[in-house]
Amino acid sequence: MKRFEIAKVYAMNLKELSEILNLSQTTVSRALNGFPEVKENTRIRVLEVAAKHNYRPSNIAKGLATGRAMAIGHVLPLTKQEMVNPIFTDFISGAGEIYAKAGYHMVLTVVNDDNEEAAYREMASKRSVDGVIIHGPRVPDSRIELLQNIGLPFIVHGRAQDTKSDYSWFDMNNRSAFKKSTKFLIDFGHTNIAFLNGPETMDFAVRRRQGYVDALKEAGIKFDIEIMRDDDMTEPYGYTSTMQMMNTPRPPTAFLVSSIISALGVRRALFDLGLTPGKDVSIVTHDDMLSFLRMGGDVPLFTATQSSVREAGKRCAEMLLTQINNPKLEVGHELWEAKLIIGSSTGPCPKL
Amino acid sequence: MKRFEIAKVYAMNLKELSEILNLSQTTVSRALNGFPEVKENTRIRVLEVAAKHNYRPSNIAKGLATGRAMAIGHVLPLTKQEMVNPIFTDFISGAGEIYAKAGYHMVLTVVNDDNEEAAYREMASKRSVDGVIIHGPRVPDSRIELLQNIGLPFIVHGRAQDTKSDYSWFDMNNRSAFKKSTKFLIDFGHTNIAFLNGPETMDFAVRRRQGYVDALKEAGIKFDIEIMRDDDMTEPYGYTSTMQMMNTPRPPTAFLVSSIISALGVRRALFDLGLTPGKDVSIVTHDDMLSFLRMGGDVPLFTATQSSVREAGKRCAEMLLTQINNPKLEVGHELWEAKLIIGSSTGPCPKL
DNA sequence: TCTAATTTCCAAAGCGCTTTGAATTTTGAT
DNA sequence: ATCAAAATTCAAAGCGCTTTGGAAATTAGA
Repeated sequence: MKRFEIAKVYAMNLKELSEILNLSQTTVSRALNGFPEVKENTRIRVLEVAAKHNYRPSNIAKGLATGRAMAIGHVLPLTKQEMVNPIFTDFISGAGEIYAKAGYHMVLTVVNDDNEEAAYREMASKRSVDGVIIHGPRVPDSRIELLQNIGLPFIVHGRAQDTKSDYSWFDMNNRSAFKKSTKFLIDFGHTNIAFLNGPETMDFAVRRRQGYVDALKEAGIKFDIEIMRDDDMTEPYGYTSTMQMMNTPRPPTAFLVSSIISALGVRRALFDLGLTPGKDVSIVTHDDMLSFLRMGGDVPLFTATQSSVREAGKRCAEMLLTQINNPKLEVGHELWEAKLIIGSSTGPCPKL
Repeated sequence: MKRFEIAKVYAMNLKELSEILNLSQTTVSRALNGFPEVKENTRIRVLEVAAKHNYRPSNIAKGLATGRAMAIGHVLPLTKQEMVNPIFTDFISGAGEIYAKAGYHMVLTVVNDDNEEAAYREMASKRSVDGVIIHGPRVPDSRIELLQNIGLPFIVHGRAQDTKSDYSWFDMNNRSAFKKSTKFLIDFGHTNIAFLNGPETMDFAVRRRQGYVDALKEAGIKFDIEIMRDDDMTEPYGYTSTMQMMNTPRPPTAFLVSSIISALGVRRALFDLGLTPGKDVSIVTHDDMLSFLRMGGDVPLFTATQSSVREAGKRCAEMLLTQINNPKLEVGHELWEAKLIIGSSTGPCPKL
């Protein structure tokens, strides 16, 4: 009973190849996979003929036989506005490089919040990936426990506070970065520092806020809810927030911003108000060093804490792969510090 | 001879499930897949027990048995600067939605130019995907012929001129969009219109240039190489190009820009020069409606030709899937027109 | 009540690989 | 030349599913 009829891509299989070679499938398979128990002559012959016929083993069959999918899953949650965080392109370009070298695929699932857990369950129970990378951890994040229960190897890009057990993660030190930035502004005499954070449902945003608050506290400045926001880090978010805050009796003299994209919005608003960043108002941002936004110049446009998300992608991929290939290994943790780079967007607080 | 020892994720399989149910694998499989030749009672029972044990068929085994990978491949070329085009996030968020509904995966391979062909060959010969989407076609693009030879279904997001045979594509009408924009500027009295194009190795950029040139020709304006650039569409590209061009004896009075990201750079440069966009200098850009850059406001920031790349992703995915499921179908073509939206970045050419 | 037509179910083959356990060939030392 | 050890090769089982070709059970028709 034939249900569908699909066009088949012709591709030689092992059996055919071994018939041509007049060898058993076993030997051919071993020759191809570099096992020692095959004579050097035959290996060469096999390799040649395989290349000549452009033979490549079916991934799927291989996966079934070995129990390894040779693929890593990424689940991409959409934000409320159906937005994918733009850092994602750079992250996967980094991770993808590592995967390619190791012979792994990357499989992507885009989900919106309500069915994210299902996506992980599916990846695991369908056995289509050997491990996953968790993006954008929240506080707390149920995905971690879920994957631990399922037993699927994973690494978190970021961390999730309030998680009971230990797990592998790679993170940038958000707290110290934002403390550093805030302190930098305070040292310049700013006391009225606006904070445009990312969505505080996200772990990274919570930590950034902690860093901000830490620095204020240490300087004896009490924080002001009125000049703190959190939302998806879009350009318009930076623009409108700035417009609103600047239009108050006591406007901030500095902005601490969670993303360079929003910082561009802040900058735009300041210009529209006739103000010069770095002179009238200071901006410090976090910079993920996105490839399409790398702000050049002798002096960078923004004073910023820098941390390459592309490198993060590479490192996460590496850590996950070693974990998969050495299951008895302990979980791994890695925390990178961001560098504070001084640009032209900051200056001393103007005297009132 | 055991070569590796990997932690296995426990997951129930068909055999176990059918033993629990006291039915044959055949029947269980059929019940699960909605085939008619199984009694309604038993189907319900199977479904219940399967759900209770959280059974889900192994994708890999299924793939091997059916010959379908239930996955679509995307090959992501990196640009020279190791940059991934940021429109990609929005594109896949659209495509991913369609795939998810149809039960497909998305598998991604990131490559740099030199080994891109190999990536396709591999996808095809390893049979890990049922079709692919070609991103960023060039002129001409060897990938098309390659995939035709291989026999792997594909659709091109964009088009490739000078390709001999017919193939499926989905494209935005770049030529007409940029002609429209240019004409719009000309109607405002601009004759000295700078053009910041994307890399002209890319098909879309060639078409955009054609549109630009078309409009100039029709208006009897001869084009000036000095104010035409093409490069990766980053923010700094917009900035530095503008700075250079404005610093000439006869600076342009308008800028036609290929991407809103670069347009932000143009805008920044104009501000740094003390010029107001829409008054002193006009800007028209193409807007892919990226989610993180959606420029709101009553009057949009930029006058722009708009075309949602997220919708493009959806449509491409749909077209490819129908093609895969109806192999005898003709190739499909779809060309969308971009809408010109008037924003605040354009105005009449100032009198000299 | 008995046979024919339908439904419902099943055993077994097969998808393209890897891997086990064994057979065969070659080598090296007597 | 002879035989054990080492080096090669092979046949067959198995990975978890789908699907074919039949068999068994149920229902319908007379």
